Amino acid sequence: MSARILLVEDDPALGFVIKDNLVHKQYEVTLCEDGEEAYQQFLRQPYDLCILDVMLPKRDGFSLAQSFRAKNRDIPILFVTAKGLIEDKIAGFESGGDDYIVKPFNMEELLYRIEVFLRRGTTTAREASFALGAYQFDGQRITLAHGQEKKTLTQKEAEILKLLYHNKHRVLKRDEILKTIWGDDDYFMGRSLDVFISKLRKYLRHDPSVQIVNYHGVGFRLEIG
Amino acid sequence: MSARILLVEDDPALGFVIKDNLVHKQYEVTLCEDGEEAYQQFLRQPYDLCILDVMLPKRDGFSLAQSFRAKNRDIPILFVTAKGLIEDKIAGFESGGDDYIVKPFNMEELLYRIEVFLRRGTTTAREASFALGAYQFDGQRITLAHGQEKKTLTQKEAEILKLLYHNKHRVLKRDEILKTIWGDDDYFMGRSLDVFISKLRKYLRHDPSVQIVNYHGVGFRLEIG
DNA sequence: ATAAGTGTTAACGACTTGTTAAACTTAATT
DNA sequence: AATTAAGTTTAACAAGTCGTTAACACTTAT
Repeated sequence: MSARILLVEDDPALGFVIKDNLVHKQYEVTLCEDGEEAYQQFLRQPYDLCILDVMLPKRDGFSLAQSFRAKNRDIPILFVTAKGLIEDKIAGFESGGDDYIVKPFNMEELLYRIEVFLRRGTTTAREASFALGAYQFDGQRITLAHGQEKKTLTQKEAEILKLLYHNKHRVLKRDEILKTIWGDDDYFMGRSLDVFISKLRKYLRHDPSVQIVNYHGVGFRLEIG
Repeated sequence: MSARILLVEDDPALGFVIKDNLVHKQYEVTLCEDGEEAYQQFLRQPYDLCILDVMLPKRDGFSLAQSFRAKNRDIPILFVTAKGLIEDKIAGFESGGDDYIVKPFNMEELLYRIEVFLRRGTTTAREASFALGAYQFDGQRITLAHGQEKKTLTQKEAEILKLLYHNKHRVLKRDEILKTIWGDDDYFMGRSLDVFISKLRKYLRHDPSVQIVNYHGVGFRLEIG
């Protein structure tokens, strides 16, 4: 399956060239010329990779990236920047998965980076989906679907559900969950966790074969079937 | 400090992909393609985690794991297994700290498990699973199963049962048990212990070959067969 | 026979968890 | 800049669970 790429570049000539090259490589490319348009696009359908020019009309690349991250923490972002821009700033911004490339770059280099990115990417975002009884969890859209009904989860709800799913064969201790999702463990985080468990149970109510079971004084376990 | 991982996978393509992903996550990875080579590696330097394909040339994953365990009781082992292999066999083998993942798995799932594994660290006591006559105790789920019936134990019941099991070759003195489980020893804790012993006996009633025997004035011993 | 040790059950109370709603934070929109 | 909206944390109260204690019966040792 070919990867979907969201390309945001305000210089029409450059944008066209990049898109042309990517399409030639069998990628599905959506080209946007300003930040606003890009954000709307991003919401419309899931992408596997975003290529953002840093200098953009309406919304700059960083602000845009921040919004993307809020919706999908794992989306890989490749910044394109003019030589002048201090690399420090970019380096400071990149959060793990990101990378940047300095203009003028040659197309081969860009294509190489994309490949590296996506090889990693196919194994993360797109395939982070799984079936949960009658439900289908989509890790890219972070949605939980049951028949026609589709609920978009929040980032934290999704993280907790994923954690439970990936440890469905055992009891996850409360402090393990807290350390993993919150990074720390105190009374209120524990209560917060209970609130999220309550919410997830509500979402999963339609299929009784899926249960988040509490082990008193220990933690929780997701039981399917 | 980054964790050292010993990866044993005979399929070169899969091995490469896994290694690539792990390296990208800053882990130090050694990839071996057969059991013999893996064992040599294991002796050469200490590892924080082992990922073993179950089906391997020269030495299978279980045999290998056994050797690893002989050298290092606490090394966490993650088994990778084809879908066909009966999960029972693996579940039976896994001793507390271990885990398994079924092929084909997605990389995110693997990475999740590794993270949780390493975070848990070596400090957490290994919560073993073991057979008790006709019963099977599962330390990951805190359950005691007898045929189809499965009873979920409380934390304290499980702790006491584990303690008895691990000392089944000798009589555990009352004050040993109290010091270990309650951290202290007074009259009421002693009575509480008696209540728990009573409960455990009730749970173990279905197999007369399993007995918690009292040694008057001394303590208890779990006798099997 | 008497005292101490153990077996068992049930009730109480402390603590954990479930749930809803309000308060607070942060980002998006006007 | 101000308002709205979304998401998360805190608060409050209800419900549930488990360990301790008490009570009484029975066993063992002296």
